Amino acid sequence: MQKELPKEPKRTDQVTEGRPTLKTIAFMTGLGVTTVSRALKDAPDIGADTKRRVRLVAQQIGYRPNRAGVRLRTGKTNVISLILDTDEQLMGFVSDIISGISDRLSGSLYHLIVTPYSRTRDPMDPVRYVVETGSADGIIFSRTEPNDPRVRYLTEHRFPFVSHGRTDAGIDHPFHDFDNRAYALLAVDKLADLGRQRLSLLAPPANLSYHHHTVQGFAEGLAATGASEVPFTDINIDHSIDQIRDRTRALLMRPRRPDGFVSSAGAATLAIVAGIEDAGLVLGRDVDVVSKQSAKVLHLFRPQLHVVNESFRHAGNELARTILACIDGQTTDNLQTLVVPDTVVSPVR
Amino acid sequence: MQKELPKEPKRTDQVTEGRPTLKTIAFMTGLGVTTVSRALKDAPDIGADTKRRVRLVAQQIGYRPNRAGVRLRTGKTNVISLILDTDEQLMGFVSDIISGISDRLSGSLYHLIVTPYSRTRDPMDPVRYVVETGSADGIIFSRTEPNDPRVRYLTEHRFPFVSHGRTDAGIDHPFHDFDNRAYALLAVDKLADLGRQRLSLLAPPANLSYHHHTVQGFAEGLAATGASEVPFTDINIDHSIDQIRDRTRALLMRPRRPDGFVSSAGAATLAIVAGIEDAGLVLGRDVDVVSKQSAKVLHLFRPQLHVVNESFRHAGNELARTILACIDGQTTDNLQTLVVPDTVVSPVR
DNA sequence: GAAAACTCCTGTAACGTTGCAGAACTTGTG
DNA sequence: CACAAGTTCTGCAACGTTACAGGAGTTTTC
Repeated sequence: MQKELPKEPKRTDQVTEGRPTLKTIAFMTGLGVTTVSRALKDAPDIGADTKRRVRLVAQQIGYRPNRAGVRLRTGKTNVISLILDTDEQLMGFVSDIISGISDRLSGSLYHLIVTPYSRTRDPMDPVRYVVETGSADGIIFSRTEPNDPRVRYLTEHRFPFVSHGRTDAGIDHPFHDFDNRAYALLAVDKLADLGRQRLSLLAPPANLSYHHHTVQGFAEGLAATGASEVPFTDINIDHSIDQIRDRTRALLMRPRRPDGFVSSAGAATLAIVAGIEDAGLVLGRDVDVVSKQSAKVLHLFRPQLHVVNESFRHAGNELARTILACIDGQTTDNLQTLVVPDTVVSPVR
Repeated sequence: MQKELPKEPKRTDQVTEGRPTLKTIAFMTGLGVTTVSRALKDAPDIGADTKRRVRLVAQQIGYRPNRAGVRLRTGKTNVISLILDTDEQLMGFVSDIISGISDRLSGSLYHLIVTPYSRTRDPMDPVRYVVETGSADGIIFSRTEPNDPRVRYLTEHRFPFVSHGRTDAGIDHPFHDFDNRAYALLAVDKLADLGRQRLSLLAPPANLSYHHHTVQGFAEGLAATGASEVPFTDINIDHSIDQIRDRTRALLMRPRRPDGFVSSAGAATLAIVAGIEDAGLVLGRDVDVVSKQSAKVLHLFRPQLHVVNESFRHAGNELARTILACIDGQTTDNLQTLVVPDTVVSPVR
């Protein structure tokens, strides 16, 4: 029986064409592939001269590690997944947060991948998908709930993540948040300063954490100033502009109408103001409105508006910084940040 | 000399734990890995029964192909790169386009990855990066120029792409666009109907394709209606709100002031209106404005505004559909789509 | 002068997938 | 019955990377 000799392997010494790999550098320097790999990651057992040579060649030929190779071998994806509610209708939010994240990620080796979900489906779906398929090294998500199942799931699976918004279920985890309690407090104070006594709050949807913070700050403000609340219930900033507008008008036609509004979103404020004017009232005379905004446009809309600015670009920046630190294994650093607003921008008189 | 026998390979029969791979299915079905692979892609040389068995098992254990494995082997990334200008300040644009793309991509195996660039740097950078590193199967980009270097580069490299916007350099390529010539024409017609005779155009930046379309439509409108132009130069919708506002006011203080504006962006319109009011004029009485908008909010801002709606969500949808068809190798299908506006939404009297 | 320690480098195998060349077996053909 | 043709399945190798377990040479130590 003839010993079957391994057939001559096709000499694929196309080491010089196509995209450069470690093999290319190994060939050019006369070193082994392993040596090149280790030289490029500055391993301690590689000589200084060798490292210099390798790095020089690598730079000259524009070597870039093949992500698929690294990912297959190590499991590291160099990807951050931003989990987005694509029903999102409010202007600016997504744009800004993505810009903010991109800013921070550019220069790093990380890519940003957008993992969408529909509010009508299970918010856990995209999270499970990313974890199960290992398609990212870290996750960023918004619309955080007080007892958010995503936080529990990701914590249990020890998967790096940052939530945009805090939770309230005894789990310590990285987050970035805007202090909506402070916002509502500021807003009520401002309205009280203006002599407003009967205030309504257009809050975020009740399931989200920042709904509760906002409501709490609002209540504290009322207690501190002696103003009273005219409940504005069954409606929130996720409702359509038309719905908010109609509900606002209806509220203002009632006997004890509010004379001040606190609004948690810029787009919703457009609707509130429309409702006010529908009711035949005048903004700044009959009613005052304090609103949060992310895009600085409300002063153009009605100069009488009082606004507090919330920068989603900054939020994106912080979220990205945090997730990178988190992936990096840092636990002591400031993985929990809170932006506390301190200024209401009022019309110039 | 003792023949060095290959040391007993560690029996890594952890075929049953961790994420399932082809090997897992092969083990469970008793088939070879290759057979399983081919069965799952419905290759013709696999028996029908085998295919059924393999698919059943695959589904039961929730097999999902390892993207890194596929990518390393085939070069296929299953990724679409959306190249984004992160200086973008106009509200809604990015959000909507991403939602539109996501809609179309969900259900497919494609991921959406956001590749940012800064307007101040070379727009070719991200394009070259994606092509050179093969980090996506297709590219979507905006802010298309008449002789766009990205179109040339990608065409030369035969890399699948769709531009949001047309070009004018004799290269036939996939695109999706909004007919801004038709928009400007409609807008001028509307203003002429309202009796406006001296019109100004706030156009897109001069380097972009749709600047030229807009200007052309505007000119055609003037010719058709006999209205005249009051040039509004050295300013475009990319300028800041404050700049546009100031320039609008200045324009309106001049002897032959315009009595009608055509605006190519919703955010810019806020500024134009502010400028009009700064000049002591009244919208709808002294001046009329027709504006494009993507978010339906301008009617709340000033009910007197005339608007034409442009859906970026729809654009995202079309762009995604087109890039998928393009990657799929389709050349005859409608890879070039144009949305032609036909309605100006005017205030109810 | 030999062993030990240190420095610097390298080959092998494996991650999960698929193209390829062919094997094993059945069926058809003369 | 031999041989061709068809059907169905399979090993092997490779994509680019890195962990691991050495190996070769030099220097230190006693």
